[in-house]
Amino acid sequence: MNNKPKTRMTKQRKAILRVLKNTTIHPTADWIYEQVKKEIPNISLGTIYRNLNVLAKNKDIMVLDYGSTYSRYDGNPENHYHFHCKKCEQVFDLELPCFHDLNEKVNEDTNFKAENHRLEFYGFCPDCR
Amino acid sequence: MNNKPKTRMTKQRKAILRVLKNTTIHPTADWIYEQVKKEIPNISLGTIYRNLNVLAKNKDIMVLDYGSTYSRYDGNPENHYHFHCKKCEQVFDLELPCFHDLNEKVNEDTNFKAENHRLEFYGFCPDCR
DNA sequence: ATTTAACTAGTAATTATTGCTAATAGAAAC
DNA sequence: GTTTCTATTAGCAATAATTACTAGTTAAAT
Repeated sequence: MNNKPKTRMTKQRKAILRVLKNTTIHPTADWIYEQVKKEIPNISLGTIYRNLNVLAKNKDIMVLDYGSTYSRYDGNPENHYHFHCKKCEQVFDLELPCFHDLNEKVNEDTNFKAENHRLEFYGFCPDCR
Repeated sequence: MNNKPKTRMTKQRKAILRVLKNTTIHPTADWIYEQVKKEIPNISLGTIYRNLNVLAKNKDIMVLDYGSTYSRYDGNPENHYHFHCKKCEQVFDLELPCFHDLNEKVNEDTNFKAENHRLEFYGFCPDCR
């Protein structure tokens, strides 16, 4: 038997994915909503949320739900690190290779079995430092 | 001039801090509310939130607002890493020294000025692996 | 072309958290 | 100890992000 849900690529889902893939600002659901509305004026905010959840589950995008009352979304599903500026409050992608040895260190030094990790840096961006 | 707000150690604040210092389960505001109510039955949930925010601002505790619709709180204000079990969904403290060189690596390799970082591991705990 | 279930728009509901206000109570000064 | 001052509280209303619901729609398999 095959229980995997058949996800359809609707025009709404396609538009949401395209908007998210074409920005680096790690937008909120509401920002995405405003952008997609330019193309599909009567799209509903619920549709944005539902599709972001589906896309995240399918590993097409990444949810950044760190340290805030709302989530931000990232069109790059590969693990990478972020930098949060304490002044301008923007979130930047860091051009650093992933430290895979962090997982290994945990697995060597503890009884936990680490499969992945999330690392976020806080400080000042080049413009604000 | 001295503008720092004079924080008072009220019995509510003291109780909240004690409850949080005496657990390792990284509880939610609501869990703390239920515990403190045993001692101060008419305490209000707003008081819990306000004090958790004050205590966090004073660096007496730490807020863990990662990947969830609600925040968890940690009575240990020193930077340390957490492990999220994918099965039992508990959050554990890791007995690992802090990797200070991660900040330095960012500062050497990029134009960002990293002051601190947060690192969370995901996988399976000793009981669930 | 027909069929079917995944999906949508619109709206109501939920949930964690914050805001408001009159009353209370730490703690500093007397 | 008493007074004074203002941070804090209880109780409740308000927010804001997100999810749930439902009747109608549509992608895509047959």
